[in-house]
Amino acid sequence: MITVAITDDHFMVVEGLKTMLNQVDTIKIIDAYHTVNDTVEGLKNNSPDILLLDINLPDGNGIDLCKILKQTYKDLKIIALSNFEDIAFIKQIIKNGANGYLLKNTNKSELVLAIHTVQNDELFLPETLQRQLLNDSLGKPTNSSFFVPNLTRREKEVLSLIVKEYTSEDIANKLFVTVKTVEAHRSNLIQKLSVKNVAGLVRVALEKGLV
Amino acid sequence: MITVAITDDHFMVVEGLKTMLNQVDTIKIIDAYHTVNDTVEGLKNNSPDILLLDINLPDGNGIDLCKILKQTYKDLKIIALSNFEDIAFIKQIIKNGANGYLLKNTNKSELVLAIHTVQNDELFLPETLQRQLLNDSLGKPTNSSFFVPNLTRREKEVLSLIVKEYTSEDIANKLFVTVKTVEAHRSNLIQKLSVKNVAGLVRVALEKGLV
DNA sequence: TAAAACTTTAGGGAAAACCCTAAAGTTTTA
DNA sequence: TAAAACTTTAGGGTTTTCCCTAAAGTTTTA
Repeated sequence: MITVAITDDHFMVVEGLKTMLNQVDTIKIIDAYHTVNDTVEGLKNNSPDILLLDINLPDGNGIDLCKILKQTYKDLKIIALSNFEDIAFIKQIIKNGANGYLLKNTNKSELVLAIHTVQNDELFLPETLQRQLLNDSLGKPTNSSFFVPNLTRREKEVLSLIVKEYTSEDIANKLFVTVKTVEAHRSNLIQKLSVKNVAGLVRVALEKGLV
Repeated sequence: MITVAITDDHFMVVEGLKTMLNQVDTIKIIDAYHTVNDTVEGLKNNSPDILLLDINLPDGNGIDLCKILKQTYKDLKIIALSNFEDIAFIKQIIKNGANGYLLKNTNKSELVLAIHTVQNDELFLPETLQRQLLNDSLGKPTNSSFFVPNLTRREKEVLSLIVKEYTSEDIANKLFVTVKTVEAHRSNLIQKLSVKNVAGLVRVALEKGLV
């Protein structure tokens, strides 16, 4: 019997997961959490084999949480849940210790397969993503962006302010640095995220849940 | 017995809804669709009493679909499903004929209540949104934006290109108009959406699913 | 500890965005 | 059909973004 916990802020997604997994004899859902905090607290009392972890949470992001949880619970298997099909994004979360990655429009059989796979200490990725990762490692262009969310603390800070419609001057005042510094961060962000302008920065930031 | 169909591109959400509703004797789910097209085709063969309609669909948006469906199926009750708690957004979809509006993090009892309410030809809105609408009509500021998605066809077109990182010049070339025209649309968009710059435009466009 | 990555600053210039007022023709709606 | 809303264009100006090169100090990582 594999025990599973879920972290997702959407009631319906949790229900959907519960339904699919309750039909499987070998899997038992022992808890569900809705926030980063919930999860951290909940895991102090429960020890699921596997955690299905949503990336976008109201009080933080699953990527960082994944890293933290893995430090505390070495044996816990984590399967990331997300809407986004981005190879570099996946690389990041795998690097942070995740044992698998599932798109939210997955179906029951894939979900069950993913759980059994990671339980066997193997990495699980959906077919489409495997192909994309393969293409990527072969240097072939993929339909997903080349975005690597390796943003520095400061860059994330600036990005989140850009999304909030702050101008470079506003940001400079807020962070007590010069406008030139902010512009440097802006340029670096544009480079790193492979976009052309502020519109791209905002779009990517929101799409990838970086802010 | 109330018959219900669901339109949502996320498998899990559909599963979650099915689970919750299957536990209710008076409600029967007769079909589920994943796209605008699916829904239009599916409704030719099925006549549910109620359609639970996601706003953000891969091949279009539920707001326009709602209007179209209501023209063809006068008696069909539509409950909009969305993640966004925006009063003006809700006004728009109600104006387009929706009989109710549910946030995706709803629970079973509210979901069932919503279905029974609209079946009785009454409008259903969650408590929190009712309060916001009341405040709004009293002229009080609410925590949601004042955004009214009354964008013209052309403005939507321009906005979607802005989100795609097109500059005003790019857009002008694409639409065969002058840069000045595009800038006029830009200014109007900034006014209408109550934002300060392109970052705000992109953020709002993505948050409200306008593009 | 040494290398690598990050943060900060700068000058100068080109491009783009933004704001204002104004107006005429087109389409939609009441 | 008349009013309202939409689309188009313009001049002229300010602000902001974006790009380039360059460098020094700080922090993190191997």
